[in-house]
Amino acid sequence: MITDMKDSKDSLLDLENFLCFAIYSTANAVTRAYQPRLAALGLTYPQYLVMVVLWERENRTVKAIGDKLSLDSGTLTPLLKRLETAGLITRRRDTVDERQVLIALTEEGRAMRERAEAVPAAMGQAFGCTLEEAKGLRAELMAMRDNLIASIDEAQ
Amino acid sequence: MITDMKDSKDSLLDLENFLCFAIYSTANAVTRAYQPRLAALGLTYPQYLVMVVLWERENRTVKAIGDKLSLDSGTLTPLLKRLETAGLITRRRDTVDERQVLIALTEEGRAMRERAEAVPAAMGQAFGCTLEEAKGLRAELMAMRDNLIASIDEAQ
DNA sequence: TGAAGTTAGATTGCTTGCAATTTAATTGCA
DNA sequence: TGCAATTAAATTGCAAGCAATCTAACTTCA
Repeated sequence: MITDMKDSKDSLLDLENFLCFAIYSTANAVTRAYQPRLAALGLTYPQYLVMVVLWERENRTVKAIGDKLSLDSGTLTPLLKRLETAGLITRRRDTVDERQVLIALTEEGRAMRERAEAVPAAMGQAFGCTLEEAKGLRAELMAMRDNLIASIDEAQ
Repeated sequence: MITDMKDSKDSLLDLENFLCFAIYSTANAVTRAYQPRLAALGLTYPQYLVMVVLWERENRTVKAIGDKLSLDSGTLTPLLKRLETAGLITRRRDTVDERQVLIALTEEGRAMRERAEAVPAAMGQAFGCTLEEAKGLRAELMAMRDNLIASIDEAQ
């Protein structure tokens, strides 16, 4: 059958076969899709994730936020400064261990939580999958993420 | 049972439940994991994707590359200029339709393909899943990506 | 104790990614 | 034909991401 010819295109360098591209491109699409709703709160997507982490538990160090989100200080420091400028968080040196900087929410930052709860609810259907599918996919991706990070760490 | 308590943490704003975060964070991990092998070729991850598209078919317009990768000229123009500076591609105005810019491979760019074939092979096991799982996940993600893009387009 | 090693965060420099705008070329249609 | 709408790239400005490096503070342990 002619349709079997497709398999001959099964090259190692075929974008159509790239799991990495599917992840990359879906991530870009996620950011673009969230943008309008987050812009209404004055947040970017990564800023939103930082706020979610802080709504879970306040008074975290930069390091603790970075561990949660797999981001380093090179990314977080300027992002946190922008959230501070926006009046959503405060940054202060830990008096006990002065290497650390503690991030806390302002009243305004705390108050934003309620409005933010509407975001995942509203985005849910944009993904176009059931809650069960989402859960399964989430678990598979997180396992893969951990594998990738482990492979980076192995290589020192 | 105590373990059932976990369900009470099933908040809408719990990072652990975020499919979007799993996608975001896995994409970051993918880029970091590919980095050492691509650096050996002198490429970044997005540059590698552009090269893959060109190895499939040469002489594409910037628009065609952007359609394949879901990237716009704001991202691609400077990236392509860097690939040109690196001696891997050429950029020339289409004489028939002078709005378009045609991207072709140089001999050097064409020659890189062979070395690049080793990359997906080497990365395969870093993902830590079978080829079957990868295929399934890829398909699910691409479907989700298309849904997200459609939801963006719907909103104009 | 005190020197070496480690850790937290900030900084620098570079490359995405994208919204918004601009320029130039082409198309469509009155 | 000829003017309005559309299209392709480029440009501008900003916010990530991250490698590499730096500084200051803490730990370790000889």
